[in-house]
Amino acid sequence: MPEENFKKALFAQFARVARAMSNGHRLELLEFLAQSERSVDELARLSGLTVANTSQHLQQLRQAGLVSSRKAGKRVFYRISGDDVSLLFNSLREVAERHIADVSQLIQTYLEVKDKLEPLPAKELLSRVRDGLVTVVDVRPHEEYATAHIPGAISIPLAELEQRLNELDPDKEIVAYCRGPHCVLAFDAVAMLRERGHTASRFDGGLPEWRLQGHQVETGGVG
Amino acid sequence: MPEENFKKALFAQFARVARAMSNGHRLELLEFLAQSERSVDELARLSGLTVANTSQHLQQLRQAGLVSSRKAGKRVFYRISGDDVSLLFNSLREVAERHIADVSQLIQTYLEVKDKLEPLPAKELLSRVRDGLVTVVDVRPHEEYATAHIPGAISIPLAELEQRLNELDPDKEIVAYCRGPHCVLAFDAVAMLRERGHTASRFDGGLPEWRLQGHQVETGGVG
DNA sequence: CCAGTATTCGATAGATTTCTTGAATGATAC
DNA sequence: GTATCATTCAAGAAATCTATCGAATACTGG
Repeated sequence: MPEENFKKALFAQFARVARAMSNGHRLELLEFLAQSERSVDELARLSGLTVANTSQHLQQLRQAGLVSSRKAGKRVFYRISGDDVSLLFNSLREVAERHIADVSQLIQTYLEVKDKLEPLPAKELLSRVRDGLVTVVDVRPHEEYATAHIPGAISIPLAELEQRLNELDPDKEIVAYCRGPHCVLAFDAVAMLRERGHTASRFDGGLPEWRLQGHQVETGGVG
Repeated sequence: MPEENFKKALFAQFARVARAMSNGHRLELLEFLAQSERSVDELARLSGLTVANTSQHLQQLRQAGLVSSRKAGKRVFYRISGDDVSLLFNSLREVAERHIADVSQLIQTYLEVKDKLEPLPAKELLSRVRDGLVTVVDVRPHEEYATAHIPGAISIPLAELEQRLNELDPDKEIVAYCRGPHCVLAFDAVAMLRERGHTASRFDGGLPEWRLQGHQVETGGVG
């Protein structure tokens, strides 16, 4: 029965990919990589893991075909190996959200409570940007903004937001975004902006989602 | 830093779902369940696992929210817990295919060589069925056909195909399908039909894919 | 070539999975 | 009530995974 063996072998390979995603740290690394290419030490800093540990996890991701790497000078840069990986990640996120009680509860507790605000779909955001009706604020750290951001967005990391409120037009609607649907930075930003009397809402997604929908991204600068 | 904890907790939950899919046997069970609801002993027979072992795997799938169960008489029937699970499975399959060399090679060796034939997309199949141009053959076992099949398809399991060739109109195109994109039954069927002079092709997917695209299914009978 | 830095490798201990076996639970049929 | 069948639970051995450490490798700049 070569058919049986073929099927088993195939599914074992699929399982390898799933196994690579079966660890919270690796998923976190994957989310960072979905934002942009990064070196091992950056990733280690971002995730709070040791460098050696980060390296090992990255290698597992690479063996599963989820990320690829490139050597430049003394660093190795990792990146997500395709849009289909982002799609897989989102698919996983969606299933988890819908079917696991713990997840919905976590989200309820930490996010939706803060977020009376309905999130904004990408299309809507795009049209408001085109009409010049909104100020788009990227609340991620400056480095992440520099590698890629939504066109026209300005960079104000959450930590700086309070001091830089004067830069924002109080009569214009503000839309904040960060890394993805569950990134808390944007939630906090919106909460604070509303307290200060601004009209603020949250873009329901991050750069990976923006890109997946076929929209352009902008790079460089500390706009 | 409640944000950090929230994120870790969330990703740990996502990881749980991935972990449930990180075993070949569980993926196989999941594929069977994507076809239709089944009892534990059926699944054990289909997968070749012991009943106890099957039960354990099913429980892991249930804890991850991928399947649900229902008790009827002395049996427990399991089913996939939503279309999003099929989507996740397909997403996983796609990433594995695209990025892992071993997988492409496996597929190349066992499937594509047999399949000079281009597979048929669902839309195309549907229109040919409407025009009455094709005979659609379901080559899965009778029981699987009985629980759900593509409307208008007739049931001829691969094992019976050779003896029942006379039932097929030699002037009509034949389209064979089985469980999904990598199910070998349909490949073998098409290969045999072509040898015998029929015009045959393969539908590129199984019932789960058919359903995901919003098409109707038919149940019962041994058409 | 050498010092310094970034990354990977190898080995280890401790935790988790997988599979098997045998017994326990729950529902049906006589 | 008892026998029977489907499923689940429980416990143990073998295999695998995770995190950590120190050492090895590869590159840059001087």
